[in-house]
Amino acid sequence: MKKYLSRPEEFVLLVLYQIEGEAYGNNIRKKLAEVTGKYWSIGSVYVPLDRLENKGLVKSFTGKITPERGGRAKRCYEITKGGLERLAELQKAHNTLWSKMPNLSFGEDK
Amino acid sequence: MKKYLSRPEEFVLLVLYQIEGEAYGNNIRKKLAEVTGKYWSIGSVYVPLDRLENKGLVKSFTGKITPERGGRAKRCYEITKGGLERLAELQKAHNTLWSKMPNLSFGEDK
DNA sequence: TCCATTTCTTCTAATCTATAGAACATTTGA
DNA sequence: TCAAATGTTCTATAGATTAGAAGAAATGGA
Repeated sequence: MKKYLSRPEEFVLLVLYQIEGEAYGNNIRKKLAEVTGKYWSIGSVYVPLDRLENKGLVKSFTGKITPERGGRAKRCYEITKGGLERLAELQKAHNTLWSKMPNLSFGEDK
Repeated sequence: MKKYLSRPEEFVLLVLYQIEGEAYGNNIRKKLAEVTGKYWSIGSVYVPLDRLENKGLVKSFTGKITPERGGRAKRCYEITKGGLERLAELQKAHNTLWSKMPNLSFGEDK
């Protein structure tokens, strides 16, 4: 039995919460890269998204067509109540565990 | 390539940081249960610990024998510099992502 | 019209991780 | 000497991570 959201699930949900307007694959991917400073492959965005959807923690709908060059219809996502509940659960554990930690980032410019 | 510590790795490291005195299997397990309010099997403590040790993020040593009933020698763990660095990396991403979140725990007494 | 280009999603597969608990080891007290 | 207590190691199954190839759909220029 799974205890908590996995790391990618957590990050995807949090980013979903923060994106203004429609949140879809590439969008989410860019935000993840921006926020973490790391490379996120396409798969490492969609696979957790799919799993979250199967578990009912996000839901998706087809986005409006934008007047851009080409491109297939966007699949947009939003967090469900269930998703928020799982995040809340994590938040609680985080508060307990992280609030006691000092700032660890001493000269992390490697 | 792995981006961040997994959830169990994170929690084990944080708990390791917080335990006063010697931190060993059962100890860590109890603290995890206390902090999360969930059941942690023995394996779900030792498996991440082993992996963390293989990666050099914790190190272990044999604990002193205590005057208790019976029992095999304790294997005690502590975080290494590398472990703190990985935690610092997580802390940074967390701050970015979680600091914007409101408190989500509305009536979570289910 | 047709096709190259762009934008986006789906699928897949290898590797790694989570989780539970059985098995094993060591010490002590009756 | 052995049952009980206290710990750790081992192992196996299910599930997750990650990258990227393949597929799909829309657009605009020749």
